[in-house]
Amino acid sequence: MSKRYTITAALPYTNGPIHIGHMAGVYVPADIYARYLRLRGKEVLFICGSDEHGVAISMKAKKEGITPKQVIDKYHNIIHNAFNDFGITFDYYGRTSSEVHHKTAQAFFKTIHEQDGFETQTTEQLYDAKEDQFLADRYVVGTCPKCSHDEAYGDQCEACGSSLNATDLIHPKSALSGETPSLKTTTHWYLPLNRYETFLRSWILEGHQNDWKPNVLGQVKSWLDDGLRPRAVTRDLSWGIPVPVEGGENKVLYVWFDAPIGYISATKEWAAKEGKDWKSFWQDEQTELVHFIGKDNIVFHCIIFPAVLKAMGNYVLPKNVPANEFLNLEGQKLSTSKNWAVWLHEYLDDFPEKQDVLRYVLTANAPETKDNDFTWNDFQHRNNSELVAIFGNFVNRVVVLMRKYYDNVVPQPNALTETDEETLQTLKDAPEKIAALIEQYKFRAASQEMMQLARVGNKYLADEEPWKLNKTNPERVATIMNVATQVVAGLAILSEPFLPNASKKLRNMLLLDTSLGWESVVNEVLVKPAHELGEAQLLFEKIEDEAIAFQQQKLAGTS
RNA sequence: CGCGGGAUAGAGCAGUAGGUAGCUCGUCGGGCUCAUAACCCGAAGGUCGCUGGUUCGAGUCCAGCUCCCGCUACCA
Repeated sequence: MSKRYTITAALPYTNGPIHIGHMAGVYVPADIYARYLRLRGKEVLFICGSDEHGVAISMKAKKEGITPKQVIDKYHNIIHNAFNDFGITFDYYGRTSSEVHHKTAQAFFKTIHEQDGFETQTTEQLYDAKEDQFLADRYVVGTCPKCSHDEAYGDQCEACGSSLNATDLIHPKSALSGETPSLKTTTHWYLPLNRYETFLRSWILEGHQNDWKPNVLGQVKSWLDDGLRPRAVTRDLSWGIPVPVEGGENKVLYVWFDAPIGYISATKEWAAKEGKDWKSFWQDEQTELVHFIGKDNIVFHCIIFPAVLKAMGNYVLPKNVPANEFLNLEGQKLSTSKNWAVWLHEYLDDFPEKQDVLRYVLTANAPETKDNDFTWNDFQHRNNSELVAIFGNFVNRVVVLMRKYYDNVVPQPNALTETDEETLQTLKDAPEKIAALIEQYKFRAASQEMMQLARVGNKYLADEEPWKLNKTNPERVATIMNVATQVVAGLAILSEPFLPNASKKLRNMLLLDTSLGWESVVNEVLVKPAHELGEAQLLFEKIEDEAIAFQQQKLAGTS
């Protein structure tokens, strides 16, 4: 394994709160990975932050009659608090409006500029004189030249499906003001991605053909086969990071140029605070960089940002970019504008202390290979039939029997039967199995492997029936309960990445030594004879139909 | 139009180098009673998106097609 890990989770865009789709695709898997690595004693830096530039934010500000700064402050706080309350363990959560980030992004731009890493192009673009703004393709509406549909967008006609250039539209109108836009020339800096084709092809398609996910490789291949073209990295806008070179007046960096650099800026801010060296996390070959993103972000993290890092020269490239697909909600696409979503901050209000449940459901049903569907019924079932009935119940059975038979003092085991040996072996095999899956970013399977251990525990109890033997064979019962307690202790440790709150509760219940980590499950007797257990409590509770019906009605009311 | 991912029991997913389909949940039947009516065992349930082809044999390879999602639109 590597010396240290830099883990990034896609920067949330601060024009709205975070919903379960974001959590399932990016933040929950990234947090599982980070927690797992920490549990194994690795040096981990888990970075995220708010992405606060771009047209959408200035548009939203204009629409609501407030400043862009007010927009980003509002959502930055909502998002950041929700992540904290949910238990996502970022080491640092930055924001791209910070001074450090502005300077870092500008330094990137200048460095590449000075080594002639950009090209400039002057083009004519549609300009809205009333709003004093150049118009992105999507903000131009007009008549389609192919099918005469009169509400075609500047980039595509949704009636006939043809892709268009904004300048092709007949009778174009600005979606902002309704005015007829004029053509105006403007000059921009372009990152010549075509210069990086060979490098990207060999690095990704050859170097990572066996360890990157098919959806990521496929997307990258598609881009490369199509041929990369220079891509503008500046925009004519006022909200953003000023272009720091001559001719850059009234222009800002393209938000996708600066956003990924935000990972680095955040690292710098964290390092300054902690007295660490940020460079070791970005420029040391011994560092493994992993980007957690959603599928819409593949091109930025696999093509553009690596090209930027390559241009800078001394940065490490990502070891992997485990992009997930999307999560639907009750059969429909999540939509911020239609309010068709489960918002993280609202979930936390409606289901206090139930972070683990959502984490578990989103992991067990994660959209790892294709889009998946989240339904409230499934949420209830996963909680009631898996977390409560299998995991929580197994733990409860053991602690209740331990109290009843041994007054919470772990008994000395006697001779082990074959079944006992097998059960203990299953426990010792579990860390390696789960680890292998996590390291392949198969979190769904990993979480099920963890649950499997609880199933084995339940079966062990059912087969051995200590409640029957207690009167006739107390020596045997001592052994059974000792073994069962080891399994519970193993679960306390192995569940930590998936169910951190339950794991913590369990460790307290068992009064487990805090030094016990992932490897201890393999190498040590987790709970020694004569060890006294702490106070028992339930790990999970059932979710009643009313709570589910309430959520379903909440959604129905918005559609 | 083109490209990428996906399409396997009611639901969610596995199916490695081709050899008469597996797992979890749900359903039905049985067992147990320590446990949050939870747990354990068994059974039913699939023309593996469609149509052709290669092969002794294809979910697994090839061709064509259909549907869903996405693709330098600032929605992971």
